[in-house]
Amino acid sequence: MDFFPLLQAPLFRGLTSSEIEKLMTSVPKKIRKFKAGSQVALAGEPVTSLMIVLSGTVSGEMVDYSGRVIKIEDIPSPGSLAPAFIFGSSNRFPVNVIAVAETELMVIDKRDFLSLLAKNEKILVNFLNMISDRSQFLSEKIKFLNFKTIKGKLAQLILQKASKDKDSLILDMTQNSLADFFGVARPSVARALGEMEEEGILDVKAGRIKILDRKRLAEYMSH
Amino acid sequence: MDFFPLLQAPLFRGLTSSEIEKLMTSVPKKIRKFKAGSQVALAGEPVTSLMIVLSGTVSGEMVDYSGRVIKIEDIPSPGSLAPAFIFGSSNRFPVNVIAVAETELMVIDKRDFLSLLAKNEKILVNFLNMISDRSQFLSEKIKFLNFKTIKGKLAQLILQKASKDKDSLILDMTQNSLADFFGVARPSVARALGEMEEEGILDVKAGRIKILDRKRLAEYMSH
DNA sequence: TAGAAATTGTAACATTTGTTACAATTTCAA
DNA sequence: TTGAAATTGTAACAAATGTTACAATTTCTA
Repeated sequence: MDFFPLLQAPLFRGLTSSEIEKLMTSVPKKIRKFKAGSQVALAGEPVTSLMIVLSGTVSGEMVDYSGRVIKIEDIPSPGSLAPAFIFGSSNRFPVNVIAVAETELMVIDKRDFLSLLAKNEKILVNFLNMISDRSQFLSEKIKFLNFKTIKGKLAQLILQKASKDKDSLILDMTQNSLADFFGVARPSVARALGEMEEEGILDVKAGRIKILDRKRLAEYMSH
Repeated sequence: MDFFPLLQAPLFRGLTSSEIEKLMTSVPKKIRKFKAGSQVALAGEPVTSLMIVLSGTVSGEMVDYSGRVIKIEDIPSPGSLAPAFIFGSSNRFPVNVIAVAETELMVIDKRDFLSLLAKNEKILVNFLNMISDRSQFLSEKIKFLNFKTIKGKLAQLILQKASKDKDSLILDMTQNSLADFFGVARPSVARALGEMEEEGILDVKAGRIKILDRKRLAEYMSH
């Protein structure tokens, strides 16, 4: 089989392709294929193995009781599905997982995976890094949800993206996906953006956002 | 030294005291003592070691943008400090850590800890379980924050607690801590409880809650 | 037990967000 | 290029929550 996608996978960082090949041929594993739109896993279903996205993309989504879908995150190749749920006391998928494109997954049983971790320290460190990063991501997410107002969430998102570049940035999300991401209604996002533009804080043009008043934008995160 | 507190520590679950003693005498470690009220770690400071609370209690606190201090959680003996931040790409304390009482910490350097993990599979699994549990806790928290209405959050909390017992339960939290937990204003909690009582769904008396209409209570989680 | 402190109940009004609906604009594909 | 589909802008009104203030009640403590 082709181990090339694994070279890019976080779990195998720092390993050469021959090392990977040697390790992987000795580990029992399966390949599973999914068509775009098909269900990969249901929330609540047991997680009994490590799954690595070899090609394609899956998406983790939550459904609240009113049927609204809240997208939690996309996992493109070569990421892993729910690595933080293989161990721990619950061992169940926290979200529904959908293939958003034609997708190939490599599946390694938990027991086999454990012996792989014990066998190779690089892989062990990589895995510890992965699930630790996961916690760190969730902590960020919570910080995010705790911003009460939509303008606060927008300010947080915009300042986070802008700090890397300059005062101009591109939000490559539609208002709809923004609304899903925040867990709010779409027209409310439009209104918030419109108002911040009126207030002279932002300049929004065709998905490109320009920060006009950084100070007042940051203030929206405080109250 | 006295290894007794470690017997109770999640990291050493399933090990006998003689196994622990044997392992620990071969691992470089330090004991650090803190007086009540003293700073154990600053938010943003690098996490370079595993720290286990042998005695006493530490508390994680966050400072928001307006300077207000928000207590995140207490870690009593025999818990660990920020185990999910030893590895991962950030490696920095997410919160300020304060000793709330006279406290003793056992400190094991990251490198030494890693060799301990590689040496003993039980400890490895325990640690994987610990940081995975952390992720799972955070996921729960997120699910919770996603309930939009206060009545929905209340319904979720009450039904979660009640399912174990009967239709009667005790919320051992004041309205104030409930409000903090939900991230809402205190009078809003009082109003929501009052309204649900008026609607004949709950009976609230001195902290003891009785569910009168389970069906309509559950409906509040849906919309 | 008496007074202080904390908790709870309640009200009026302001603010934010949701809901629904529709028009304007942009993007995409035949 | 043109029509369909998706995205965005906007408005009116409803619902939920916040804010502030104060009284009533309960719990703690000297």
